Amino acid sequence: MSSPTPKQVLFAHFAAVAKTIGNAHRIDLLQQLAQGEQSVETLARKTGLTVANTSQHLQHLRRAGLVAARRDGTFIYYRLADDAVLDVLAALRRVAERNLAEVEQVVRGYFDNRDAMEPVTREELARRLKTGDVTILDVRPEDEFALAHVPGAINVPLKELEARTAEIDPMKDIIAYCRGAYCVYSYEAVAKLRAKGFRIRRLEDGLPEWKAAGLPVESASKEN
Amino acid sequence: MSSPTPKQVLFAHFAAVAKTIGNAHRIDLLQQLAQGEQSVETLARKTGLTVANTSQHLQHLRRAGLVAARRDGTFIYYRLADDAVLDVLAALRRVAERNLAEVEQVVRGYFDNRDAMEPVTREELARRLKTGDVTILDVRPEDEFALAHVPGAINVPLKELEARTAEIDPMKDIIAYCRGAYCVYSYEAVAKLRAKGFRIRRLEDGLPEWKAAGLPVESASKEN
DNA sequence: AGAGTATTCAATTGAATACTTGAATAATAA
DNA sequence: TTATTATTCAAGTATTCAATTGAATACTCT
Repeated sequence: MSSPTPKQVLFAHFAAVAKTIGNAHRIDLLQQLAQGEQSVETLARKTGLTVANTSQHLQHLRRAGLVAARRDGTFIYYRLADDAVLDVLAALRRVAERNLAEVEQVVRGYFDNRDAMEPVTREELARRLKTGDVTILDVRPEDEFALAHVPGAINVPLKELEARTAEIDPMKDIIAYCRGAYCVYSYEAVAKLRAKGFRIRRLEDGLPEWKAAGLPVESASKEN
Repeated sequence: MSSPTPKQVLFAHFAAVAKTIGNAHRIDLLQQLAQGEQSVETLARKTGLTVANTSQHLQHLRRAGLVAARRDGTFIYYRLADDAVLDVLAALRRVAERNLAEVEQVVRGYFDNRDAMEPVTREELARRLKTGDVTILDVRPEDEFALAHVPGAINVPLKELEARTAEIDPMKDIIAYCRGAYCVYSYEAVAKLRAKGFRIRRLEDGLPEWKAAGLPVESASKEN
């Protein structure tokens, strides 16, 4: 048996990367990291995995070149190694949505029927950012808001929405966003606030897609 | 344990699709199918797998929604279910090339150093197609040429190049192309013909990328 | 109906993967 | 130096995956 050709070597590497993504927990971890870098402990809590298991999955992702890490004291923070990782996930989602009946069904049943919620395009939001005539509501957890958010957004995590509606100007239109596709937070925020008479819609996707489009973001530590 | 959320169900499906791609043989099959639909027997021969094994991998790909099949007499022809499958492969390649040292090394050592071969962009080739001042040389096997090719291309499979150089006008510039990234045929064609004094360069990628860019193709059975 | 061809299926075997658990490691604070 | 916290590693177990082999299936031709 001859030695493998360059093509075979490369396909084996690509297969290894794909196989690494071929685990729902690791996809969840990558989607969490799309919001910004986070520690192992934080990632474990958000995904519901044990710390040991989270760590093992992160090693796997790191060996595959999908994430990178830095140590800060006893904490180790992981981040996406390359924003192009999100392109892989988006491409996978697109193929699955178009070609797997079960996926289409779940998406239609849970997400699309809620699009009586009239998703707002990124372009439209970018335009309204300039005119300042809209409240931008980020319903993600505070730590993710701190990492990065749409400039001028206010942060009311979904869990606190009922308790904090007084903070939201009822005279202005509202656009809510969260982590991205399949994050139910913005759907639920729209439902809750519409029930109280607010004029609210949701952004078509999430913060990572906004950033990938080159649109401006702010974070708690610096402006850009 | 509660029932899975829609997000969890969707991530499980995406993971299953990624896992299906996480095998070098199945990646090879998908790249072969990027050239057009082919029978199990043909795919087995091109990938060096047994027919039974090829068939099993194709079932896996079909269940994942990545390929589709049609029967013609005793032959079953497989094709890509969705051109977006190639987007997944391209995104995987991009991430691997940028983030895995081993991949970068193989690419640099085998492919990029040959880019003293001055790859031609698709746009440039499209322009020169119109002026008709260039020979377009398709060095893929004849059956793939028959499935689809750049209009006006001549087909001299790499294996037959030595024997058929008389068919190539030495007074015209030549642009060679093959299956796509990591297909060595066009690299080798450039090397062989340059050694004989021909003015030849290679297209930056392959026929699938040309098609995906919306550029015209012909096939043996019909024009479009 | 029977033979031939192409393809798929099912069982087996060995390899690979994922989770859990407990131990080990690295950094910090006292 | 010792204790604490965060994280990783290694071993064991259960599950899944891939290739092989032989049988079964589907279609065509005579």
